[in-house]
Amino acid sequence: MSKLEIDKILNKVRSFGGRITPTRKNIIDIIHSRECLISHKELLDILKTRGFDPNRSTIFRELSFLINNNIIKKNNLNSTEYYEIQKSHHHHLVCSVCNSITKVEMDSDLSKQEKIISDHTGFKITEHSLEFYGFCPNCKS
Amino acid sequence: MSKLEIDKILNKVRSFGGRITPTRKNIIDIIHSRECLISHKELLDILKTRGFDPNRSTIFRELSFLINNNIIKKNNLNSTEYYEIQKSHHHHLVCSVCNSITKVEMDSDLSKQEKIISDHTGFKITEHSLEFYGFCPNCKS
DNA sequence: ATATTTGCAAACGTTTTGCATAGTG
DNA sequence: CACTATGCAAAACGTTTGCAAATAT
Repeated sequence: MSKLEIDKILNKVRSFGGRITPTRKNIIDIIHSRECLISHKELLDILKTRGFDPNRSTIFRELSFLINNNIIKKNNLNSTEYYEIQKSHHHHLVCSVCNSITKVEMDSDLSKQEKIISDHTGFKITEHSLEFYGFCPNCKS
Repeated sequence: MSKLEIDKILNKVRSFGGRITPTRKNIIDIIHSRECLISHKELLDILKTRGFDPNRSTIFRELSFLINNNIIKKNNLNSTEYYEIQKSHHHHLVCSVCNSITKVEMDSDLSKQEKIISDHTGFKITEHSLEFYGFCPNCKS
């Protein structure tokens, strides 16, 4: 089923006139399989373990391409850019010690508070970003 | 009373062995009076209107100094670093059109959900960051 | 065959660093 | 006077760009 999802993404890429190159396929696969935030550096490292060593500019261009076509989105944490597949909305647990990032899917009932804020300020809210910082299980000691 | 708060900050600076220079005093005053996120560029512009034109490295060093001494904190939005006084906890409304940032103080009852997350994942949450994106009153059209 | 993707090298903007000088307490 | 803060220039870093060659459809 994971493969089906990737095929769907690849079709989306084709529909935008994009070609399916080995590098692109692997980048999409890596970000998709992570299902959470991944940095440029981590992405490059994983690509290397798969036998690819694309130029940095290629990766930046690829990430821009995927963002512009709403396949992934960007999120900056601790002054580092991270990327993740645009799929289920979720939030993040960011460890202040080891900087590990894990996703949390909580039944965030922020919509109610978003309505209050909108009514109060006239600001039309379309989305939100919520991160929790602290100590992950490994770093609690 | 605002002046009292600034004096308190200046004393804190002194207690860390810092000297009170005109540039430092003005930077603290500007960030304090904003009470919300300000970027390096905005900070420099305001300093200029006050007759100061410090070197960029001086500003970066000053901001690092204030962060390290827990007087301000850093927050990256839309790939730009912003800084704000460490005082009342609040969240931000970020306009996707004009990039304006305003603060919201909502009675965020996230503590309850933080407890659920902690119990569930073993991650000890110490703080959180919440930003709402959308269209500000001026850009809604 | 045509349009897209890639690598390369150079350019760019932001942030950091070393060092000598100026300023604060 | 002793120590911190500053300006300056250079370096380091992440990201973007132009162009020619390679690749996908």
